[in-house]
Amino acid sequence: MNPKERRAARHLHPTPDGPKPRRRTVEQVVDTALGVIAAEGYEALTMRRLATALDTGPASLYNHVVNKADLDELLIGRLCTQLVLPDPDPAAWQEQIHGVCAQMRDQYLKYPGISRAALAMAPTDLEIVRVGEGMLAILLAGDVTPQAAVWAGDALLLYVAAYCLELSIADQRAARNDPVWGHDRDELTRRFTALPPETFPHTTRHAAELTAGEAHDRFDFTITLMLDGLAQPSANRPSRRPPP
Amino acid sequence: MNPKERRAARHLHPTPDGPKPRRRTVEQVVDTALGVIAAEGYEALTMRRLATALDTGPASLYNHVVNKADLDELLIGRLCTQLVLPDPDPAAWQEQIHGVCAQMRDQYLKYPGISRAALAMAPTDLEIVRVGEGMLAILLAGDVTPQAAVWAGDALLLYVAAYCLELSIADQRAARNDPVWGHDRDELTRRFTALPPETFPHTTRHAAELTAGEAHDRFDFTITLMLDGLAQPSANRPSRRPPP
DNA sequence: CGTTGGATACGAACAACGTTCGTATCCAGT
DNA sequence: ACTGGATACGAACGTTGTTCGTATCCAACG
Repeated sequence: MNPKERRAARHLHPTPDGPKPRRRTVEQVVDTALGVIAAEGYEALTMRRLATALDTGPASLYNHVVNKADLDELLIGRLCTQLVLPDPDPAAWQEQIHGVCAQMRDQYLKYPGISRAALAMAPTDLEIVRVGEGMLAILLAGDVTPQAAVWAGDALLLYVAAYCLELSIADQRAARNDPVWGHDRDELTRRFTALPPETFPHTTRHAAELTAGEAHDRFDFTITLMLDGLAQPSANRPSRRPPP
Repeated sequence: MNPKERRAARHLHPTPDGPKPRRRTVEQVVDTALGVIAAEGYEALTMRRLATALDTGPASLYNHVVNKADLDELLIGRLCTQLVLPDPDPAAWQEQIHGVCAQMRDQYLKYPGISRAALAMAPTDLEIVRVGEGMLAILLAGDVTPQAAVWAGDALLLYVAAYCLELSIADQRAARNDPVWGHDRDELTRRFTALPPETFPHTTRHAAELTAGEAHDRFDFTITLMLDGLAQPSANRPSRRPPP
């Protein structure tokens, strides 16, 4: 079977859980690919690097994967498989959404830089649709308007991917000790306070806040921001059903 | 003067508006680079393509630019220069923020795919700091807590870039008429409704909403979502000062 | 006005990337 | 045991970003 046929099938109907393929193949490839990413980052995942990790040449990979873009799709699909989507609880829909986003974030950060691939991905891969379906279910259970639910789900996933991409890039630069970008917080704060205060008054004054935030405080803030916005219906386009 | 020195200077102090350089150089390069992007997309901007657009070889570019990453930085910097940052009006801070984000979005979309470069950029380039300063000023004028203001500004810019990247990629795929990804709305809706309803009940039921939205309805929705969240202070970490 | 020295320009080449082609190898079914 | 279609892979192609050595320019000095 062609890898192209495999790929087209992944976008049309769920894999029917048939008998195992004759020789272990595609899942092995994405397994070792994820291993390479976890160890050396997404930028290190080249076809050649993956091939040598499998003790073979680059050409052999194209028997299992139609493209590098296809490989990326498989990787993100595998990531989405790991997410556990809770049964919607109308009383805790905001916490549930927050939890799903945090899971997604942890998966992204486990494989540094992979969110770059997620941002360039088609939204029709079935595993991605599955997590979209899960978030949609939770939001609808929270009595959010269908239109607002799908738009908010999209915005949340988009933000999670962008946040993780930014974080991965910063970490990667810190690892390289690139001198131009301040890599630790004190250095960054110093850089901001050293700016000319007449042209950047607020930036210099609030340099502390700019570099503040332990762990994922910034992440939690933004997710809560969006969920708060959802809970408070805008007048023009109601995003939340009025109580009966 | 080395291009490396030029680059380091751009991150430390504003350019002192000195006399014009002896031979027209860096600005010409970024000008033609932006022209190439506007005409053929960011993916088409290779060092060689840019060199031929300047009637020279690839090596010559490295007299003005230290890197391709450096070129990206200059391009985003130029984009940020085009933004007009309004004087903060406490009565209209939400509209002002919305306007700045819309300007940023239009700039990104004018040069398709360039938001990819923006997402991979250091936040210390001076022109980027300038727009951050502008947004910070507006948010602070809206009586938003400093911590919430800087975090919200970051989240907004991050979302704008991610939104434009997604949109540019979708347009580019539509231009190529790639058969796997449904490129017009009807085709996409058909794809969603064709999914098995037992595993994707909400996705199939709300396929219309998933593909709905003229122009930047989705964009406006998300920005408003965040601004609404800002206006409604969360109890634990107040994002907006209580009225005196 | 002629010369010189440091900055600028560029042809040629290198390493690394994704990808393709032709052929060799495997293995199930007759 | 044999055969045919699927799988594997060495070698190569076209592009990409980048560097090196040298040629060229141009302002300032003698």
